[in-house]
Amino acid sequence: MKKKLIELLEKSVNACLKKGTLKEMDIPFIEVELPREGAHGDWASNIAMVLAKGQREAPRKIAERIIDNINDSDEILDKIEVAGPGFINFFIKTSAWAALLEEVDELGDRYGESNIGKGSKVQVEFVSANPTGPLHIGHARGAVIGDVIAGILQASGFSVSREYYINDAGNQMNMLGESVYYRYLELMGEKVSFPETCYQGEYIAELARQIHDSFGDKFRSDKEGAIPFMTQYAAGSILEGIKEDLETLGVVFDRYFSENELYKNDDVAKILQRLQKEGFIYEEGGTLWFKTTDFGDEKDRVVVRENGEPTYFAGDIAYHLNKYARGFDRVINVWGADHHGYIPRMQACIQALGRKKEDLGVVLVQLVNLLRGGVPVPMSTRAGKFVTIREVTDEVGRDAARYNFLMRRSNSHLDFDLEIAKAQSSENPVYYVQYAHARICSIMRNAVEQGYRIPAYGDIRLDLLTATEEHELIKIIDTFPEIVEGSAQALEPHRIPYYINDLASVFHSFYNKHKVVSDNAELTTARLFLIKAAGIVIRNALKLLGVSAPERM
RNA sequence: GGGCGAUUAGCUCAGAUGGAUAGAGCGUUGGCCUCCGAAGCCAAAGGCCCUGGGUUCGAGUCCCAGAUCGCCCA
Repeated sequence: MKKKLIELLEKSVNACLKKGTLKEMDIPFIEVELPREGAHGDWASNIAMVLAKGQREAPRKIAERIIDNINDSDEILDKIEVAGPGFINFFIKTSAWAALLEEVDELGDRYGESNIGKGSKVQVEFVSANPTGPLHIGHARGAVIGDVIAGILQASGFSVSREYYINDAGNQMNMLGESVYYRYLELMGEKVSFPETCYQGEYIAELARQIHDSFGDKFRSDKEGAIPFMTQYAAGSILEGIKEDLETLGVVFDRYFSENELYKNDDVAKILQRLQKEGFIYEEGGTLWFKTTDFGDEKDRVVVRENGEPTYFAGDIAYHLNKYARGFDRVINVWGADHHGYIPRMQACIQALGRKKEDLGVVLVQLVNLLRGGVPVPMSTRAGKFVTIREVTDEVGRDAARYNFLMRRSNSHLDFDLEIAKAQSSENPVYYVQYAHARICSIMRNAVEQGYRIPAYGDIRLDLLTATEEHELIKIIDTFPEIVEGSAQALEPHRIPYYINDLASVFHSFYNKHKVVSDNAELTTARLFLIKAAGIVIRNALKLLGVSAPERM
């Protein structure tokens, strides 16, 4: 509906320009929005006020002229008026609203999809935690946000790939192998002083036990041979665990990309040579520097250390080159907010590779404060004491976990209270929307029992839906596709939970005011059609979030 | 010391590209099941949108300065 109104306004403004009743100027983006006050119409536009400055004329006069030139050929408008300082208020005919419901029913589970992506290839890279230990609660938020961003982009017509980058080439992997080795020695009764820099978690000892069970004391006196083996064993095993945990959360990747591959193929060395030849890399004091300052970074960055060892950043350069080489038009990285300092250098990097700044999108995810009944749950990664994804999912369930992670803007801190997340009560927002869906299903079951058929689009007296609450419900159902589009463009998944919450609220109000199933058969059919559409939208929206829409609860 | 983000109701937070009387959930107070699911609804109370300047018809939103908190970098 919004798009139709914008189109009407555009045509009218163009007509005015042609007639000369408006002066030639750049026409700004025309905005139409839902006014808070019902008296201000169903939709309103401020276009006359925006034009006023350039036209050097009173907004109300401009608005009058725009209205005079509107050609409502589809007859969707009941009334248009100029109000306040120069708003144009639209009042929509009931018949036009009802037509929107038919669209929802016709599209079914595809309602809300769009093609703003036009099939362009996007990669969303997220989680990407080193396989040195199980994922904890902080990773879970990034996992869900990345997954849902990918899903929203898919629904918006992008061709999306979900990828997990495994930083398995650095020193911390050796440290992992060493950690397991020391625990292994301990198993055989050797007294070792376990270094503080090693990984402390209980899972390390468990891995050592597994190795001891399978291989006995084979590695006891062969530290040289043991560490590479144990590194690989541990990383493989931990990664398997990570995959399982992500799956319980409903997160599945298209690809796990190993940093090691980049070194095996010499990609890192090759790209560094290329950039050096192109003048982006210079040597100073035995180390190689990337001139990221050329692209606005605050200082240049080291890519190869004095000892010849490439930095993480070097690997990241090669990795991003690799991404674009695979044909992705745009690459989106979901990072912990503590990585925000990396953004300028990565943007510099992709520009040196010949891409535009916009081809890299970064979504920062802030910390999660884990609480239990309002009290912070103590955590320390160093001591290996933390709450894992698995523990959280097992305790509160996938739906509640995902919904709670998605409810806040990703760039703001999140308090995650285990007690609230698992409470089956009104405190827990996920139940509010699921309840609305279950209620709709329940009403429809009830209607069927009383001999009604669930109506499909076509011959339904939708003109009977004239109550304010029905009006409001149709209106909010109608905005769903715009919400998804906006969410995709801004990479802001939290807009969806907010939307569903609003929709559920409008539905509940409608429910409490009006009886769906009554002895008026035509009205009952029309209302069944309305709540059916509402159910479709709740289901589609929850599906975007990876949250179930139960029929009973 | 430099940079990034935050600051909106008692609490947790929404308010994209500036618009009409600033919203939601929780909490508080008071109502609503003889009736399709009360995990719901309705009503009320609750605000210096951190402070001070600026931009303009119009600022929670944009600009500048400062305060407080969090993080990154040396």
